Amino acid sequence: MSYKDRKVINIGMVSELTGLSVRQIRYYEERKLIFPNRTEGGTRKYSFSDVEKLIDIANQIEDGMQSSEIKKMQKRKSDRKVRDEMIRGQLNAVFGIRK
Amino acid sequence: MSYKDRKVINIGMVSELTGLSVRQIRYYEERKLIFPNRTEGGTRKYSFSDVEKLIDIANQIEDGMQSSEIKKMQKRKSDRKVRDEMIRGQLNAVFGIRK
DNA sequence: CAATTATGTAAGATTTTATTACATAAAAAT
DNA sequence: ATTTTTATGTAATAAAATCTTACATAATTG
Repeated sequence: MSYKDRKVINIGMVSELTGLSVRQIRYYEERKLIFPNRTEGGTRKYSFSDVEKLIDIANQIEDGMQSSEIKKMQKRKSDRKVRDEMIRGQLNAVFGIRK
Repeated sequence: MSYKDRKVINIGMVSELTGLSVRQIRYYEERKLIFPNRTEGGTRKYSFSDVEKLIDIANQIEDGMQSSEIKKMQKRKSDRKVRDEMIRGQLNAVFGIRK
């Protein structure tokens, strides 16, 4: 896993990096748009990927999109990815296509 | 600047990532081996580069090296880099060598 | 042997984060 | 047109994380 995906950033810094309030960041978690890790003590930890995702979310919100819609879009995107990967995996298994 | 160089990580996480105690991490700063940023409130912020550097330091310490020695080695390394860059810059200015 | 290096630990203050609750404007649903 | 839901702010209080300073000490160096 690359640095981009390591959950090491606190919510205050995420707020600074994204321009969102910590209230908003926690709320988007409540709506299941992001999934920070937690320390033993319960402090949230985010990755740069999370930060990027939050910036996307902020833009979509700004465009008048609702969080339930954003979630659906994320699901569609992720489903697409899974399908692609399955297909690629199958092709690879059957035909030994590289990479 | 890439994610690797963004100073966003707290000392506790750095401790976890490096296996060093927070005491050690602060001490290496005192010896001018690393240079975290600070928040307004005074909390230290480190980058993944800092984490890598600390891991190197930990190895050198383990090999019985002293912090003043480590610092000298870092300086030699950085001097080398500066020299290289100056030479490359001059070559570029004179001959227009690309990249 | 005296000085320095490297680290642990403790105390107390400050900063940062967490949870819960109440408030409310705007948008969506009925 | 109401009622409900969404999205966010703010306040209170508790807990977690960090900061600085100081004292202790073993190991190393001069």
